[in-house]
Amino acid sequence: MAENSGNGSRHNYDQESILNIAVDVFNKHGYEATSMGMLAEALGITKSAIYHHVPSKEYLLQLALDRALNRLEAILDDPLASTGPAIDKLRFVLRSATGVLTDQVSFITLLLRVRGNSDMEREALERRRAFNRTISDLVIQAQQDGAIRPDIDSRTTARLLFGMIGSVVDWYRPDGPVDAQKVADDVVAVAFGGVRSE
Amino acid sequence: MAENSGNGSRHNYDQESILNIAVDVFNKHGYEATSMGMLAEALGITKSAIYHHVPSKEYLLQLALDRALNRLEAILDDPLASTGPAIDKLRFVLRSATGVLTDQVSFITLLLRVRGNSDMEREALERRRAFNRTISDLVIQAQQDGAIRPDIDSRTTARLLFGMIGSVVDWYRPDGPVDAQKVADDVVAVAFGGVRSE
DNA sequence: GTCTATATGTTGATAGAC
DNA sequence: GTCTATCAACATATAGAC
Repeated sequence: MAENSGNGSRHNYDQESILNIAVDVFNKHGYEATSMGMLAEALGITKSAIYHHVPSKEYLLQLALDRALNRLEAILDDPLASTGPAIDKLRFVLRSATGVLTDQVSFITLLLRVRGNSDMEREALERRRAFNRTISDLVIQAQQDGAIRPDIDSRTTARLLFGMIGSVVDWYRPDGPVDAQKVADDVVAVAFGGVRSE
Repeated sequence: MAENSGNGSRHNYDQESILNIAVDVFNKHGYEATSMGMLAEALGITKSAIYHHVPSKEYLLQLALDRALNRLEAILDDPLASTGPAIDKLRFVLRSATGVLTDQVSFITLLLRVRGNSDMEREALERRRAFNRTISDLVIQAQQDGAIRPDIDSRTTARLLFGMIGSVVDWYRPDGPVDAQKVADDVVAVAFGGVRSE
């Protein structure tokens, strides 16, 4: 009742709802290839109306990248990320990262595609690198403990793990046939044990 | 002597040399975010001069995607891609794909980032999907043979494999510290056996 | 909160001189 | 083969009415 003021307007956007649709449109065509006109069309309002809610196109990207990075960084705050053997911490972080990814596909997708075309994008890239560095360190530790295969350079191992997890955004959909829990199980299983049967 | 005609011009571009530099610039900023002005700057000539060699920006993308796809599709022409047990064919194709990737990083990188923003891009995506489908079929076969773990859906397995291999473009550099052969070895080793020590 | 109209810059591409 | 000059289209963003 408080909303819509009794008139016939079909839209009632706020920053949050615009952000969510914007991120989807950005992902569909790529951020740079998405014009404010295309975004307006997806929202069913005009370009000008968007600027009532957000100051700029880049601000939408900023909000999205912040959210994605905050979620990933929160994983490292969990005690399980810094308790016990490195291999267990690594398993926890990989599983959690996959969970964040399936829970926030759109936001993480956008983050993973950032190229560093502005200061803001470069800052996001730096935060992402810092997160990756933490995981790389766990791989190094786990390898020193003898839990990770010694025949492959730890940076290569870490990068292959990032790559496999990150690639999930290319096919996982919340409403798809594969359950998010199962995805996390599968990623950890393949990462640790490979695809061959025992 | 035949070239440069005795004048002081420092450039002698043809379509091939322009393409190679263009692909690098496209990858650095993203295709859409790269303007012909930026490309001209990287080449050290003006925008107009580029159009003497190529008819359009999109034509450069077309050339690049064609080359990437031709190289990948050529893998499937090798007898080893269709001889013997599915698991052996799969190993061969994964290793070869990694080889093509390291041999043609720039071109494959561009291919993997295409979003389908034009008819041309959508055709490239379709060829890429056809290639992936062939590999997925090998995974299905190998799983039926009992060589691939039965607890994970074969499509998921295939996708995780694509993801891991494709992610190599994000860090492999021809002049980097890791040898291309070693990369292919590592990818196959991790894909088949995982990152844990035996 | 959304609209129409518009300001201002940048884009991909062309014309024509040298 | 490269240049200067220029175009039409489209970009992001703003002003002000309702």
